[in-house]
Amino acid sequence: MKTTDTRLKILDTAQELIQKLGVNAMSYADISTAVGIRKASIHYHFPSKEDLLVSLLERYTPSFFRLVDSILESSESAEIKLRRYCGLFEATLSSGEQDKVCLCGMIGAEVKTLSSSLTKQITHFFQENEIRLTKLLTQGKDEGVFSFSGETEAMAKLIFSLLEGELLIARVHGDVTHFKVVVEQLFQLVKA
Amino acid sequence: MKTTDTRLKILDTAQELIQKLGVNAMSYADISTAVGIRKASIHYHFPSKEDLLVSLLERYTPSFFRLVDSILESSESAEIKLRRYCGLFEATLSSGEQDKVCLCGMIGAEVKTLSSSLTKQITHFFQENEIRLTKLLTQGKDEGVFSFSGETEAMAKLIFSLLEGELLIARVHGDVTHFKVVVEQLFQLVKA
DNA sequence: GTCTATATAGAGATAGAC
DNA sequence: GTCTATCTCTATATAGAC
Repeated sequence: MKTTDTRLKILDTAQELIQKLGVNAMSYADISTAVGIRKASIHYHFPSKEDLLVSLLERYTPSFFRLVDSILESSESAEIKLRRYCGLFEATLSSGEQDKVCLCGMIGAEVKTLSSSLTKQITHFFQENEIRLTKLLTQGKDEGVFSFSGETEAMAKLIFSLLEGELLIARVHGDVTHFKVVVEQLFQLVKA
Repeated sequence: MKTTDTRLKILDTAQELIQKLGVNAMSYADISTAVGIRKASIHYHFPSKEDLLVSLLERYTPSFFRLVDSILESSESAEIKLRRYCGLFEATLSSGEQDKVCLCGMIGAEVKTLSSSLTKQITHFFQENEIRLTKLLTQGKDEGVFSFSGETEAMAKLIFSLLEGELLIARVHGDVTHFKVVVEQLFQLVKA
């Protein structure tokens, strides 16, 4: 098997395990079993767990923003764009076997057990989401489809925190509907 | 030292460690060092980690709702009450040495590594918060100080998810202001 | 109720053969 | 690039003395 294939499988498996269980509950042994490779081989690709986490975020962040930007650059209304943006989060809950949260949300919860360079990567992910949400809300206001009081930047922060929070909460409830209800309520608040 | 004193110290220490680091990063060794007692002595009080977590939630939930209910039962306006409710969450970020999140939010993130009885306790905490927020919002609407479209129950869910999400996010940013900005934006959205 | 001592399992990580 | 073997450390947990 080619290196890149194994490397990819390791990254995919690690990401799924972290999104489900958390950083500190995920182990090289878990990955080893799932990928069908020995622990030592994982260390060949990612000498330390920190290396693995860094690589995970280095592909997750741009990959997530490729999806977000393709939504933003589409020719749809701001409302549809916001719906699709929220859908990216909902998908981690309900796609496939489900029960996952945002990778950065989970790592964010355990941030105090990690290095400062990882903290920077998570911070960056959060900030970039706020920037894009601000852009989206501004477009909606300009179009006349969104209307709300307060600063647009503050509203962007509020929406992002609500999405990250809902992933955690809806998953505990084992109820994707809980997530959908909150997203619908969000639209009640922003719709002109 | 009396049993109850040691037991209390263990619970207090475990709670602080979990709110900072998470369930799976907290160990009996950590508690042992902080309390000044041997690991085996902790097992006398809490045979298993599961026992410790259950006891933690058994005192956290009623203790939190005593605070919430004293706010709800006060004679203040719904707006002040909601501010004080949000303040309970903000306090975990900025009181004392700070950098903690909601105990149930943290355990909720790691819920897939825990027993179903713990999941039930977390679910209960979430639901009871939604119930109280619904009551608070209803009072505000009746008073004429709150006004928003959509269902009151959905709004309560939205507010709770935003608060749990903000605890995580503001802590990663190392910035309590981020939390405050979102809470102010929330008031922009609900104020009549 | 707290201690020492220990059991058992799992973690992350490395050396060196193939 | 993957393996076996092993190291070191830490985890949860128990037995039994004091």
